[in-house]
Amino acid sequence: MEIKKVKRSEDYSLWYNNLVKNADLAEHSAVKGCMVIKPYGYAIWEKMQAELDRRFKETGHQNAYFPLFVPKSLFEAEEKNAEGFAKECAVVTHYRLKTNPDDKGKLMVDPEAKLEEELIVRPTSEAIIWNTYRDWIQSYRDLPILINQWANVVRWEMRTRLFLRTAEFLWQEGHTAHATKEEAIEETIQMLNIYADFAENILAVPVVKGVKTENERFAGADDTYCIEGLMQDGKALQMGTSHFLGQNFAKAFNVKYLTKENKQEYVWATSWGVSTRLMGALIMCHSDDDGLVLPPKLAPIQVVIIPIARKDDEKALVLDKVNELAKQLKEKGISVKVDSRDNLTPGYKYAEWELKGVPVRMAIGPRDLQNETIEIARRDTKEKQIVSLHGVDDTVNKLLLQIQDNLYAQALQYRNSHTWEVNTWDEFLDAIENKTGFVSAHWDGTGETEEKIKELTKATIRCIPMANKEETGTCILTGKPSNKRALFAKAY
RNA sequence: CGGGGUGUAGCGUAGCCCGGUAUCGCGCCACAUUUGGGAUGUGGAGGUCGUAGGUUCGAAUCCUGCCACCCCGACCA
Repeated sequence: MEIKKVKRSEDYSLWYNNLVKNADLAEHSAVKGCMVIKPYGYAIWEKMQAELDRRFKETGHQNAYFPLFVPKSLFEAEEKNAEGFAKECAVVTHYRLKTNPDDKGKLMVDPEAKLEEELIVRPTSEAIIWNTYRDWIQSYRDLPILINQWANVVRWEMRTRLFLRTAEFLWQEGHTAHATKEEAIEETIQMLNIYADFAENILAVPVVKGVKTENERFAGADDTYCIEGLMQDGKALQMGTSHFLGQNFAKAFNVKYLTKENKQEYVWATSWGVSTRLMGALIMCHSDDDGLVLPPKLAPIQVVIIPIARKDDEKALVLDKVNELAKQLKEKGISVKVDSRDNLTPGYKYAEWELKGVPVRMAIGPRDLQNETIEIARRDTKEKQIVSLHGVDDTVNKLLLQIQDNLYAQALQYRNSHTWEVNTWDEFLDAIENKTGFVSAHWDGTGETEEKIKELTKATIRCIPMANKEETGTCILTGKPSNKRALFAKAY
């Protein structure tokens, strides 16, 4: 594999695209804006799914599946939601093709087969799900409903990028129904916390939890909470959202329940989701000029072992040892790959596994057999050490944990050193334009000011961090009073 | 969707201006020698030149439509 190496410092987007392709994560398909997720990339997504799914189930959620298509009349029921997504919907209008009489061998849409009602390919599933929930909910005893679905959705984006923004993407969407506002808000926050925990402990990406401004809020929500990560190039990435939907969908779809007091009340709702965009976060947070760097908890292959030998008799001995070692590691629950391809040199293999982000590489040759040692290299720091073969499984286990922690620590360190608290417009401009990263600043709370700042600097309010305390200040742009700082950044 | 650019073997490319059936490197296959940081030699396979039309005796090359991708905007998870 001859790789045209582009450094992050030279062209970050090109570096990103090359990495996605070269590390075998995904590629463009014949369909505009849609990607093929390749087995190695999909394996990482599956690990993410497993971690999230476990957390969802631990908090009482169940998986279900709702249709890909939403009849237009249902889609438009919740006005704000419909309006928000209208511009990026794929629409099915016909259900049949036929042979083109003017051009045999070609197909055409059969004009006779026009659907009476258009079907919208879901950009999100609130509509179809709330239409269904109406039939599922009669009494307070039917609540809460705690459902998640793993699905694909389509948003007809003008400009796409592998994993970060594709016309079709994979995600999970949770949709819950509750008897009270308090319970729904509690659910919204709970899921936000689950996302944050997942991001930090599994992806090793530190995130800021916060609330979106009205401008950035999910269409149809009363409040949108989010986790925001900071990428290596100083741009922010929204990594997950959790919405408190109030009674908007319940009212739009007439979903009521009978209280203990025998009163009809509208149901309270939440929805929350993360997508394959997290793959982009993973890449842009940890990887380097040599390729992907995977946190051990998500690496499909945690350890690769490379046997080194010249002669046939040496090969046999080394391979025996390698297989024994692999077995030993697997017993500890470590996923191991033995790279015994004999047409490639060790150097080539090192480079290839580095490109693919395998956290730990072990090399063993005749010299090690004699000394009862093995070479261990870690992907994150590139450090190599020769260690004893005795107890090497424990050594590796510890190393994997260390790498996981180190990746988080590095990312946190980067974020902390790229988060700027500013109090004047000039400081703000300097931070956004030159220093890059998160900028914490006072803002007068109006959509107009937010919009103006976006026009002037391309920076948006990523969120109002939940950790921010009330403090008196003045808006960096208008000078009007403000009681809380917002977090600004240029974003993906 | 607007502006700019690109599309030639799995990948990266030359050829296009000035029309004559495609160049080179990597990879791939076979054999041999190799293997502790991207091996070497010899032989070989692989191409509807993005796609559909047009001009021409003849098109990768000229013209038109379409498709996809990249960069910059607007939109967005």
